[in-house]
Amino acid sequence: MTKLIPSTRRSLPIALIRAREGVMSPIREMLSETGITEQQWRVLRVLSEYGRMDTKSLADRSSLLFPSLTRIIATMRKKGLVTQMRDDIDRRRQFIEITPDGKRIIDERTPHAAQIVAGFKETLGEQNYETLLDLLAMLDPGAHR
Amino acid sequence: MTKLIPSTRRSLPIALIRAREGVMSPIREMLSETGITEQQWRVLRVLSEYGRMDTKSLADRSSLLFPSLTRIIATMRKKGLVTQMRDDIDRRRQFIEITPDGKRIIDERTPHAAQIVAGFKETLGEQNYETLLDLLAMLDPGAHR
DNA sequence: ATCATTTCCTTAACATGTTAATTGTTGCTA
DNA sequence: TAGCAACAATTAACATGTTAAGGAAATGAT
Repeated sequence: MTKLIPSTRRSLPIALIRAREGVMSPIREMLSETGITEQQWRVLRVLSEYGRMDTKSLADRSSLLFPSLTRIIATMRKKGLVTQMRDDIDRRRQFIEITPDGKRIIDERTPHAAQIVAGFKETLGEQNYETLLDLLAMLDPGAHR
Repeated sequence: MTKLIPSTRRSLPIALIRAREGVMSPIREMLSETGITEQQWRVLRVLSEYGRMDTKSLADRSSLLFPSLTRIIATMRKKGLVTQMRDDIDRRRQFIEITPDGKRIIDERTPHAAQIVAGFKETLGEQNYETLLDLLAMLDPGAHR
């Protein structure tokens, strides 16, 4: 018997898009007050958590492609949220660092963000929430890094 | 005690992005042979499954925003994948229908797509796969429609 | 019938996603 | 050391995501 593609009502890619939309909607709403985008928020989060780092690590940890990151960094530099400096030894490389202004956005909005996340945890239940993260990790080819 | 935002390593939004990337990567690779995008594939899937429909239903079912859909439909019309016609009664509305050329793409690639999906089902296990879809649906505010 | 409102769709403007081509550096090696 | 492969980052080109504004047609109230 031929194996049919699942109905769009039960499609994994579409389910992932919709879940992401459901999760990001309140976060985007929160971020609109700060004037930064969801991707810029991710960059700030990573830099805040790990400190100064090279672009490659930043791209990996914030799940952004290089061309996107190039533009985002340029925007964020203009806004004074990050600084950029070349590596003196290997001048192809550069390092990105969060500024006090950038850190301030993270610090001010983290409580609200945490509250939103807590809401989803409550919606799903603690156990389901952890299960979901585990299952999602299984779909990420780079999860075991 | 202050509730801290989770590490970016255990962030739900980032996990959703990465899982989506993991799932879409082989699908995009498959689609590159057809010259259509992932979103255009979704539109064709929906039209193929449900037949001719108005733009609003199409947007809902393919999880696309109206401005995106407007552009995508224009592109797909130029490619001869869909046709567009106004509603004679309510002339604000229009209906979109898949063409034989569009249908051919779906028919030719569905076996490959099904194979990719089956791979993920196998990776997760049938039970986990269903659990994942259920959990993702819980994060979709429009899931109970 | 008229006007404000609502609905459907399109445009506009900006940011990001995606792939491919390009530039500038470093390293290797013949 | 000249030349080439490999690497880091950028740029280009096109498509989509997202929010806001605009235009055309239908609806409802007066």
